[in-house]
Amino acid sequence: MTEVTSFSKCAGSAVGRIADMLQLLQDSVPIQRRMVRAGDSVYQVGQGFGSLFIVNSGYFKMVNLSGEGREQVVGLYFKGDWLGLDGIATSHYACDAVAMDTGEVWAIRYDMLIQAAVRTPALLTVLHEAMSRELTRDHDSMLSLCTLPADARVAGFLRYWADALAQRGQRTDQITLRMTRAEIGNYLGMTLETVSRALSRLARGDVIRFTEKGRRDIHIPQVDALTAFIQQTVAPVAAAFH
Amino acid sequence: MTEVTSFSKCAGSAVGRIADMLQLLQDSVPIQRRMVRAGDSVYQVGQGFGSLFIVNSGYFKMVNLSGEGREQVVGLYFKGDWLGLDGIATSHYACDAVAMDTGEVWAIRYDMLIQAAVRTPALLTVLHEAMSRELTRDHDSMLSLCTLPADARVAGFLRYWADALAQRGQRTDQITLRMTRAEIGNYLGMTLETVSRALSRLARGDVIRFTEKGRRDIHIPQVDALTAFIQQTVAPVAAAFH
DNA sequence: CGAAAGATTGAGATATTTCAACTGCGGTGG
DNA sequence: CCACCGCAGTTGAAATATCTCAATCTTTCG
Repeated sequence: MTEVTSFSKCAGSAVGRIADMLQLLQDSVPIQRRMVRAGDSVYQVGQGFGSLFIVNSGYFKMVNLSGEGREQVVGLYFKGDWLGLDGIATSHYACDAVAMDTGEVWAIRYDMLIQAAVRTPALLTVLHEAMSRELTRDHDSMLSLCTLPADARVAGFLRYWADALAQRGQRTDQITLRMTRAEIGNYLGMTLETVSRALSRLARGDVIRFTEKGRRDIHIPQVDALTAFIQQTVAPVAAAFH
Repeated sequence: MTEVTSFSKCAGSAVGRIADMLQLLQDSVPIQRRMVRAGDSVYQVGQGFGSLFIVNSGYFKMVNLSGEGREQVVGLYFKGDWLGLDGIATSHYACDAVAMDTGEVWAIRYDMLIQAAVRTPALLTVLHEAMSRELTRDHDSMLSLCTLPADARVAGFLRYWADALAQRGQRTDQITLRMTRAEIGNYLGMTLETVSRALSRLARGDVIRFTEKGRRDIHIPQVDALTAFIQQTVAPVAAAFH
């Protein structure tokens, strides 16, 4: 019953994992497809919880609102990611989920998913793995926020985006950010000016390059250079001696 | 099957929720109790995932380690909280879970939990709610980290701790922090000196008071004062006019 | 008691924010 | 068609919150 569909030869890869999951969902639970355009919200804070949403295409952000108007981008979501998990605990969504581009989400009623899981236990596996992965991702975000200087956080952000694309089988040397500097800054806990300066410094150091198309398209010669840059900013200078 | 045990009259409260959950687990899955002392780890990063752990007593922190040695406290856990959820996705724990005091955790094999859930669907509910609550909690942490100045973050931390105790039916006017200034600072993304100064300022403003017992015991006349303090630091001064 | 660890406080250093000016781009309408 | 406006982005310089370094004090514990 957890058998892999015949044509997905690469069940071990992330591409395969995501494809298999989408297939599994299609085969075993009722799905309502929904198109969204940039700026549309999939759900909003306070709204009664009923469904989970799986990203089929497009780019989404999750925004946490404080009572007094502070707002914070707390996550970015790509194909295969789940939205709405924050609503399970209280029966009300705790955030806004907003499309950053045209895309499609699959709405799945939570109660039907649980029902279906009795017959198809693999559904539980994919759900739990999605939640667990998001927890880990959040923890990594906190690690970056608290331990890295601004430039390194921006580098980490680019690496994260590139990795997300790579896991989905897309090219990673040329990425198009779907966010303004202000949104990136909010996500990374810094101002838009600091994001701009950090990107300029990364470009000056030839870790990234701006394409002629616009400042939102970024060429990344090698993703490893981003990783190296991050380590470099943290490493004690004495590390060279041994 | 989701029936409430007879003596827990307060199923709606958090106290009742936690007591009911612990009872449910005891009744429906094999549990291995394990005592821990301050500094013991419940599990460590990289270790093969097999069990989830429910805090029965004590105080725990979750620590995320980066490859290069940066480390970050990413969560605090009290009675009724679940540990190990980060291990589900990859079959390896992604963090260290460390006891900050003597306490007891209940180890539950994940595979047995899933098996038992077929007969006792309420198990799924409590598991999913625990994961969802932690996601929401993480998002709130990010909101604080990114949008609040240091003093307000410390105030938010104290409020969080007081709330956690209140939800568990303990007194909240007098709390004993189980963490050093360095640990608090790490958790809040600031240095230990900044934590110390923030606490001093809160005490000077009479939002909190230090007890004679030591600087780890903090008297909180009214938790609302902490909330007010936070709002105050964020509010635009012009908010008074209307 | 003495040593080690934890906590407080001050003063100077620094990363980031704030404020401000300027550029480029895309759309809209005269 | 081009002028104009608003939005996104870049860059500079001053302001500031927090960090770093250092001295001092307190508590804990063997």
